[in-house]
Amino acid sequence: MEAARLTVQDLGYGGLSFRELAKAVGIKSASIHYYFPTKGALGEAIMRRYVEHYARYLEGILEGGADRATALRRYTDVFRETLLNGNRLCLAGMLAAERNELPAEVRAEVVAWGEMNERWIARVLALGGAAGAEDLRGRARAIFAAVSGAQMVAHGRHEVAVYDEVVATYRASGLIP
Amino acid sequence: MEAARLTVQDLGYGGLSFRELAKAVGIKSASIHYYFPTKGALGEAIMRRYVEHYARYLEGILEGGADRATALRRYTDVFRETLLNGNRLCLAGMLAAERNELPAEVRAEVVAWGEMNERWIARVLALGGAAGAEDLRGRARAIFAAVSGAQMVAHGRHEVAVYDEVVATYRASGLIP
DNA sequence: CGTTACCTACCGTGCGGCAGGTAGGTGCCC
DNA sequence: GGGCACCTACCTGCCGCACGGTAGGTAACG
Repeated sequence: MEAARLTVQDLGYGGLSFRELAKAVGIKSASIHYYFPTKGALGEAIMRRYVEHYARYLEGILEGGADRATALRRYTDVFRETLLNGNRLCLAGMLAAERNELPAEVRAEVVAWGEMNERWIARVLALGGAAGAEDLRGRARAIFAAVSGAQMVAHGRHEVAVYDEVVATYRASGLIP
Repeated sequence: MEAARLTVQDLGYGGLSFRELAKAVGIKSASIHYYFPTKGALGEAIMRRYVEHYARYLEGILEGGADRATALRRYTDVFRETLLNGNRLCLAGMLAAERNELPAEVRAEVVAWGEMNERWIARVLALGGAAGAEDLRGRARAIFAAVSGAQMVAHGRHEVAVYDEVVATYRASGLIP
């Protein structure tokens, strides 16, 4: 699962093959079909695992009692780390681009990723205190989209510095508190 | 070229094949190799054409005497139209995601797209008047990344409304003037 | 006669997926 | 406790297909 995830983040869903994955983990491709009958099932499992992993990780940040600014800093650092790790894109970001050639079950998980992120960011924004009845969910969605875009642009240039610069500008402009 | 561009925006560089493209335009795949010896050469040509087309289009907006807000509105509308046209992604956005499996010549064109966009946005921001010595280029890059991200997130969900909402939030937060 | 713009026919590679085999373990009945 | 059924976790070997790319041919045109 770990090898498959890294491959998809590197080469996309289309770049993931049973044969190459089998080679990477030292078995034969037919053995992977034993656990995941189709590529769609494999993709769904990879994506679900990813969403659950980060749901736990983000939950941990809040349980650790981080304040709003700190939590959001840790959030943007997650995307930064992914870039540092072999110029990889967020798994869901990669799959979002490939959406039109994805099996339906994988698409659904991509949407679930976005919703999980938005829910979490909205909760973090609410930590800000007496800001009143703003549209937290809409703001959360905008932050999610902006950070995803920053990662993609930096990925396209293969320069983490671009990501850092763009995210800093988001903060300076007030988009990210 | 037009058919190839639409295919890449729909299915990505990996989803573009000589055979399918030939079928779409009513010739044989070997005839495409006559004009573009390799897939990399074809990809480069598609991308270059795309950058030049939009460079002219954006130039036209400024020559038409649009003010800052209007020009940026037209800019975000371009990305919106692409989504409306078969839930397609900006050509360069799609290729940016696939970067790690792209031939070098295509990568270079993706970078050129980003730079062209940033230059244009920076010029538009300068129209704002007496804002002083802000870092226009950095701000332009952030706007470019944010709009690209909005398009990708909306693409992943197949809902233009998501794009509209996110871009509106960018404006409300002050990221986009 | 040379060039242009195509064509047919093929090559090797890699893909997702399937059929069927097998070594080793587990559990249960006589 | 010996035999047998069954399961798990792999395997070999193949299928049909699509891919990028090449060799060489041809009809029309200047």
